[in-house]
Amino acid sequence: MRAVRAYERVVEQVEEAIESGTLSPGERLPSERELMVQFSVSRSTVREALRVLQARGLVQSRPGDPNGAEVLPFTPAALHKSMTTLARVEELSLAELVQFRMVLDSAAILLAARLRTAEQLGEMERAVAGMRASVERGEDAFSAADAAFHEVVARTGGNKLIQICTDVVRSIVVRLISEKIAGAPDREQLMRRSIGHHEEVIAAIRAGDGPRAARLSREAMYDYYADYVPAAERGVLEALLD
Amino acid sequence: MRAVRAYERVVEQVEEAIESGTLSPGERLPSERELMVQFSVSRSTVREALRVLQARGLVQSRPGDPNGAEVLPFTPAALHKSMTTLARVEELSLAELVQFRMVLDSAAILLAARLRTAEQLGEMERAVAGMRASVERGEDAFSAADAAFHEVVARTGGNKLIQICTDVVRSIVVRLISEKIAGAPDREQLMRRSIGHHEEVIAAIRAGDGPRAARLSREAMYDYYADYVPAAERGVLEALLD
DNA sequence: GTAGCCTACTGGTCCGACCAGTGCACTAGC
DNA sequence: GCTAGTGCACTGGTCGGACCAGTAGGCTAC
Repeated sequence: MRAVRAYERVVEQVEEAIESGTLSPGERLPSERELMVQFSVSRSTVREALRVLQARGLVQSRPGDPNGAEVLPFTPAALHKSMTTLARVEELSLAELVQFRMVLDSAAILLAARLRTAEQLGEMERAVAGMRASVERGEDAFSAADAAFHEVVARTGGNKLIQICTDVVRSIVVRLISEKIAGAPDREQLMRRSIGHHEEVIAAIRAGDGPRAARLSREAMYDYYADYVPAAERGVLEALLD
Repeated sequence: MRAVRAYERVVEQVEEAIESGTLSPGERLPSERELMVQFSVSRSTVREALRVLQARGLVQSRPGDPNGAEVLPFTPAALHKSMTTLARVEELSLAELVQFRMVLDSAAILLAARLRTAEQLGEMERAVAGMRASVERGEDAFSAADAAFHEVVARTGGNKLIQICTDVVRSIVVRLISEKIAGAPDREQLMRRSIGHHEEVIAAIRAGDGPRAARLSREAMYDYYADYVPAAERGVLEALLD
């Protein structure tokens, strides 16, 4: 047996209301002072519950707002937070993160090659064009354009879980190597080579050759990040290239 | 600009101390009354901060404990929670979850086939033996034995992120279809066929044929879950079988 | 009709209090 | 002497009240 805390009851009930759709994103929770009478608890307890819900990314409150806390649409923010924590305390290596991306991203591309519409193919081509246009606008712009491309592909692949996970890990990787990248030589050359790889991937997608597109994408990612991965750990990445 | 809340300052500082290793798992935080003087905030604020840290799975507190909150070793509990939420509010289909597992699990197996030691191969064989022994002990026992097998494989694959994500999604899938499974006919036959597939995978791993082991594992998972996936969504799973 | 103020709320923070637990030192009994 | 029991000093959980800065919307004065 375990004693159930008062604030946990509040968390569970509000959470259930949100996840079951009784409360939809954009709607407002009652004010803290109203919640305390609804649940017959003190405001401290209500506030602790709201803090938990906020930490889980379900609601957000703003001081002075005449309405209560706002129910948020799902964001992978909480997922991002826990994966970032995982990366720090479990000391995930860059190799592991890149490997994870190689696996999931190539899977998304494999699926995208099957499911893509002509419209989506156009989106991908525009995304790569955006990458080319961003080469001279610095690292951040290029990184954003690259993210946009992978977002289109992942969305086309049709698996939201893959889409979200790849995006979360991508941003972690970007943050992890951003300082290394800043001072690296030949960045522009690396960007252009990366764009070339992306175009090859698109060509394979256009041709409907999913396995080829997936393999090319793994090679592209390996090529782009290998320099930042300690040589001793590159082996596990190369295992995915055959 | 945005006003930084007092409790956020506390959260960030404690979090930093934990993630940087200044505070190690098993160690204790100062008591709430001591934290309030250290950070010059009220106890309410300290408690809200602790609630956030607890929601992130970093600390745990117990009433009456003469010490402060305990710093926890990392658990994927927070990750699990956010993925479960994702599965509910974004209405992830069973097909997407199974597809995710097919991708990551087969990747782990591909890696395991390269990296496994003789000892680890033995572990896998014992795990499958455990599965066979559990067939007559009910669904939960079989599911646990299956989880143990995949845990060994994922650990052998060497990518902690893949390991954790597959385990989290596996448990979500299990919970999602547990009620469907309970009344399903031919369960024992399905279990035995699954065990057969697992043995084929192990044989391929023993032979060092990673790609074959990976493909077999995808087939095995498809075979095991296809009946519970609506026919209209099976197509995207079959895309991974070639 | 509009610009500006006023008010009634909101959430953020603080304070003080009480309760039920827990661990430990101390004590009473053997 | 040692042990069993008791009390105390802490812990976290909860409550109630208070004040502040901010916001929105209605009201008033122009």
